[in-house]
Formats: sequence, structure tokens, C-alpha cells
Amino acid sequence: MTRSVREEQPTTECEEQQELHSPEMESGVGAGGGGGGGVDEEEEEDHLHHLEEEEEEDDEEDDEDDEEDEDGENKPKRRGPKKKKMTKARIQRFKVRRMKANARERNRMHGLNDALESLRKVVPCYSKTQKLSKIETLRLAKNYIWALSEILRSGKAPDLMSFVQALCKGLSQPTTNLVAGCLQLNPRTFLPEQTPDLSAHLPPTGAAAYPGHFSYQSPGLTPGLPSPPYGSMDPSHIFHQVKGQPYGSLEPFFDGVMVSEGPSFDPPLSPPLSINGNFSSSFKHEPVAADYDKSFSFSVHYGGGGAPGHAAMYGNGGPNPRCGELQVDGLMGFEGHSHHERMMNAQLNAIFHDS
DNA sequence: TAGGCCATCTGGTCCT
DNA sequence: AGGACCAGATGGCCTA
Repeated sequence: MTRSVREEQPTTECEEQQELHSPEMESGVGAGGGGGGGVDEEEEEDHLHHLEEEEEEDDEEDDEDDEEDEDGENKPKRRGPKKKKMTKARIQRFKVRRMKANARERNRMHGLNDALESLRKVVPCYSKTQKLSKIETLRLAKNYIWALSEILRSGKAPDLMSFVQALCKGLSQPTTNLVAGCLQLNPRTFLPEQTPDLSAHLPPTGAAAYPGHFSYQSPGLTPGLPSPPYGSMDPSHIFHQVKGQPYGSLEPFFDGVMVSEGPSFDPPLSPPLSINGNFSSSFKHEPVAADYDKSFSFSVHYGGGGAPGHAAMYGNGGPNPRCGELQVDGLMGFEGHSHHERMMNAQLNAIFHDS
């Protein structure tokens, strides 16, 4: 931001700030530095109201002060913009303004969080108990939209693995595990370049530096990027690897998308496309089995009202008999989702095994 | 204990 | 002028 500029040329308001940054101010509601402690909004509202009343009372006093400033002819007049004296009333006004702004900002962020929560519920990995982080929710949502649009574009149902691959692009390893778990996949089966002994190849703390990879420097080395490890995965690289492998069905789903036209996945993701950690060594083919880490109690979830839309998108119109093979109930067991949600999950699973 | 995530405060900028 | 939006700073909570 341009804060440094402002520091060089402090405005009147900035000077107000400096004067206001007193112990009195710090003990107030808006005391600097945030801090996770929640503010009692009702209490603050009362306080705010009280301050507004005080402000009105002080207004006359304020005017008098201003006049005194102007009439003070004993001292030589200063050039430049008139610096208003920080009267008690002005301090109060500033406090009120600041508190109002804080309240608005809080509400705004609450709205944002509500929207994010709504998003969590329609993304294919939802848990009330262990929520996806904000950034992971956004990434997963983006991938999900892309994957669904790709289904529409191609008119083909992808196999489960390629779908999960699409979902997991750019996600952190824990989230990747979760998504895999939700879809009953072992992450190792759909992520590229898996080596048998992975830990030996892991760089210390996400320092993603694999020979032959486009690597994304971990947040540990690149300040400001959250949720390590993000590692590396160049899309063309992964799909090049996949070609010719038993998972041939990947190609129809991704051909012409990752390489040429179609809804762009806009690689590199921000942070750049990444799947590393346990999954970034050599691609290892294992039977698709439900041996994912059971420690995560997540499930595929399609939020209430949005479900019909999803169902229509898949074009199956209802649960597929074959979904029974996938032990949907076992997948959903952790948090007791509704029957409706189970049906939706069944439909999702059905697509992957219908093609 | 370090690191990730989060809520909140704050000041700057843009818009109405 | 005031509100919305944004990004930086700060400190609390949680987990590996």
C-alpha cells in the first residue's frame, strides 16, 4: 500500500491518530492490534451511542476552541494547512467514527464468512466439525467448478481419479487427503510421481525441490503463502505422465483442456499448481481402494437446496444402481448426513462409474 | 514451541 | 462526508 507516502506527508488526520494513540485510546474498544478476542457488539453499540451523545454536547465547546485558535494573534501565523487543535470533542468524534468503521468492517467480514460457509457446504468435502480453511475452500471450489464445467463441455463422465485430480490441484496435502478420503481414493493412486519410500525424498518442511519438476517454493521460503506444503505439479507434466498408463480415461476428460483450449485451469494456480509431499514422486498405480486415512471424518456433501442442480448436471436423474458397489453409506457415516445428501453422494459416485 | 488460521483493528483509497 | 473495500498488523487459539 501507499502507507509510506502518507508517513512522509502526514495529514491532519494522521496527526490526529498520533495524538490519539494514547493509553486512554488503547484501553478503549478499538484498541490497536486486533486480537482474536471477540467484542461484545451490544456493549459496543451502547458505548457508541453514549459517545455520540457526548459528541453533541461537546460540539459547542469545540467551536469555541476553534475560535480561540483563530483569534490568537499573539503568535505569528503558521503557513500551510491549518492544523486543527485536537479538542476533546474531536477526539470523541474520531473515536465514534473509528468505532463505526470497525463495526461495519466486522459485519462485512461476517458476511464474507457466511458466504464462505455457504460455499463450504456445496463443495465436495464438507464437515461441520473440521472445516476447510478459507483459502482451501476457495481453491477447492474453483477446482470443482472447473471440473464440473469440463464434464459439461466434454459431455463425458470422467473417471473418479481424474475428477479427484482436478479437484486437488493446488490444494495442500491435508486437503488433498480429505478430498481423496471423501471420494474413497487413496491419494497415492491419483497423484503423480510416487516413490515407494517417499519420506526419503521429502525436502525439509516443504522445500519443494524435485528434479525435473516445476517447483513452487514453499511458504516457508516464500513469506506470505499459507498452508504448506504446496509443492509442485505442472499440469502438462502430470498428464503427460499419465498418458499411456492404465488410466487411459484420463485423456478424454482432460484432453484439449490442459493442453489447449477449454476452460482454462489458469496454471499456475496461486500458489502455483502444486501437489507434492506424499504424492509428488513417481506415479504409482494401485487399485482404487477405500484405504484412505480414516482419521478424517469427512464426507461428500451437497448442500440442501443446491442439490437438484447438481443432479441435473450429471444427467443421471437419480441414484444409479451401481453406486451400491461404492458403499456409499459407509462413506457417509461420520456425521449422519441426511438421506437426501446420501442420494446426492450416490449420484456423484454413479457418474464416475457409469462411463 | 513454531506455524497455520482466524478475528479484529486500522489507515488508505475509491466511489457515491 | 461517509461507506465499501482492501491489505497490513497484531494477538489469540489450535495442532503437530
